[in-house]
Amino acid sequence: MASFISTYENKVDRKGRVSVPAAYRSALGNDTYQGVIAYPSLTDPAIEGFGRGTLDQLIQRRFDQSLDGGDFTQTLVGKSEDGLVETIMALSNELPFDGEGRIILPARLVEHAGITDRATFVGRGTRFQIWAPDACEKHQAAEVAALRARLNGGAS
Amino acid sequence: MASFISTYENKVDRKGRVSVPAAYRSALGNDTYQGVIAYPSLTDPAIEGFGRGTLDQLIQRRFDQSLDGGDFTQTLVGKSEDGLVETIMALSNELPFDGEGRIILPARLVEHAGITDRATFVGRGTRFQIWAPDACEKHQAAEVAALRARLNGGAS
DNA sequence: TTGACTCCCATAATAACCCATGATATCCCA
DNA sequence: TGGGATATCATGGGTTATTATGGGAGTCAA
Repeated sequence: MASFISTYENKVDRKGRVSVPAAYRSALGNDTYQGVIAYPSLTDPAIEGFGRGTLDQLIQRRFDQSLDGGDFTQTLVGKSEDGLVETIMALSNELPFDGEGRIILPARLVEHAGITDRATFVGRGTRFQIWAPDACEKHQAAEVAALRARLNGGAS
Repeated sequence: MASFISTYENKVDRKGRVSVPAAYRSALGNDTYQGVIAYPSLTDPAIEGFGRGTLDQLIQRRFDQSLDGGDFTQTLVGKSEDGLVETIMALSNELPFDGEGRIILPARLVEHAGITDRATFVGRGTRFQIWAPDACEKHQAAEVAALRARLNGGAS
């Protein structure tokens, strides 16, 4: 199972290319296809990304229908919804690596995330996100503050 | 399961490397991956650390959704919370050992803990912490004093 | 041609790898 | 039980490999 952790901020050059962090690339190493799958997050101003292998699992699970797809839905947006998988398929892009491990972010995704000349890769375990750096920092700070408050106030 | 005990103070060299105590390394010996996972503590000015195996279990558990992740949340912060895992993923770093069992502490973690040229490793059972030596001493003294007060005032 | 994209090469910074050293701690054998 | 021989450990530094990044040349289609 590919696992994405840590946070990296990389530059988007004038051709629209961004280096995918080496750690993420090696996490994808098992997949035959060299590249990533990306679609606009339904809950955040960010791009969601994962490996081809995960997508295949998702499609297969959906096709089977014999098992409840709840855990995969969970993997994608953290919520369980109907019709979600089809929508994701429609919104998804296949982004191949160039020789140096870079991808080109499609205009639609860039706009959705508000990315200009820098992009922040955020590991989420089984998948990762790509944010505009300033938006990412704010969001992460809020997340941490919420957790900290709960940890301090919760159980005492 | 790896178990970390005792306290060690090691030097941070000019390249930012620190030796992970040999006792901790052998505690991690079971894991195929030679290195540690680290993230900034949400409650202390310190770095939290544990083995790759623990992280994989965490990711797998979350992906499965089959069991309540309470005990793993417990592993990470000592309390149970939701939404915690994804945030931890973003904050975590994979720190591989060099040939001599050292790791490089990322700037973000060093700053959070206020570490300069020395680092104190503190065993916490299933995980460990890395502190700036002076901050660690104060914190530990306070911890001991609080416990002592509670034990004296409470039962006797 | 023009524009968008792929492939290839260059480079500076960084991290990984390799070997060396002094200080402890451990072992072994009389 | 002593005490020298031997491992292990923390630490330092030099060399090589990898990474992120930049740009040019070739390709394909409109």
